[in-house]
Amino acid sequence: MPELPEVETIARGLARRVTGDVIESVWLGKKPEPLKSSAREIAAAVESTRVVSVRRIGKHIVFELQRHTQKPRQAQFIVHLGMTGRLQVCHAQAEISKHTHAILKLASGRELRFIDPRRFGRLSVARRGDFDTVGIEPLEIDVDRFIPLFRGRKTPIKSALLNQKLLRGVGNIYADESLFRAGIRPRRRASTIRHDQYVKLLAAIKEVLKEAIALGGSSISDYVDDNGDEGFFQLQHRVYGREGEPCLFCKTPIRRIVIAGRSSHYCPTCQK
DNA sequence: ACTATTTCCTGGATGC
DNA sequence: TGCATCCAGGAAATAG
Repeated sequence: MPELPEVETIARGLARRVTGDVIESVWLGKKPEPLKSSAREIAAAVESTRVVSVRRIGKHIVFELQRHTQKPRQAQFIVHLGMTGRLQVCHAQAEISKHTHAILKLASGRELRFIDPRRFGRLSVARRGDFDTVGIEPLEIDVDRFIPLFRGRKTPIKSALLNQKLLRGVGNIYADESLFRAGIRPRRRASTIRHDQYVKLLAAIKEVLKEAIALGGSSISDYVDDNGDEGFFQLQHRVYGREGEPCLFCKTPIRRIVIAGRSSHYCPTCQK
């Protein structure tokens, strides 16, 4: 399930492989779900453009495109991988795998393909290159802006961390891992968390995200990067997916509860 | 203005 | 072996 570190890893890999290439044409599947913009709009925005760069914004992968007409025109192709989405760069002759919803033909003879069995992923374009999303990048925020995002909320801190309108990019795994490192239970109401605990929490979030990026993300179920390589951060998980296993610090069995329909893992001894 | 719950979607795991 | 059921979860939609 791609969260910030996985999306960052994928975006970097894609940048390395497709920057400078030209998108000649687009094929879009019949299933409409993965298209946030209309098929016509997507085709019009991306066909005959050069990929200038690829970057991550929250959990989105953003392709910066430039059209070379008399006047250079900016546009963006935006991909959200959802749960099971993948972007594959391969030769045009490579077999088309099941659940392929979009194919971008590149001038280099390769193709950029979007594959997503569960169809939770989304494709869209910003024709003026002005894609933006609410929420602040967790790796860029400072503590003075971080705390007011959460302080006034009665919702469990875990739910608040998953709210992309506040911080963008943190998902279920990294929320659990950050809360464990900060010693805060996922059900704690955001409004009851002390200032010093928020300082710890922000430090934990940044630490976890940076470590995960360095290891290429976490491979759970079917996550692989654009090269088909798995990440290694799952080996560093201290609570996520460890229900019943002993806490690495105090040996108390890790507990799993459901918050807002999401499984949440924590140590009942180390987290208050 | 918030918060909580439901919905979408399929493959893999589990149970009988 | 086969069939039904459950579960994973990001984000939008809906309800309160």
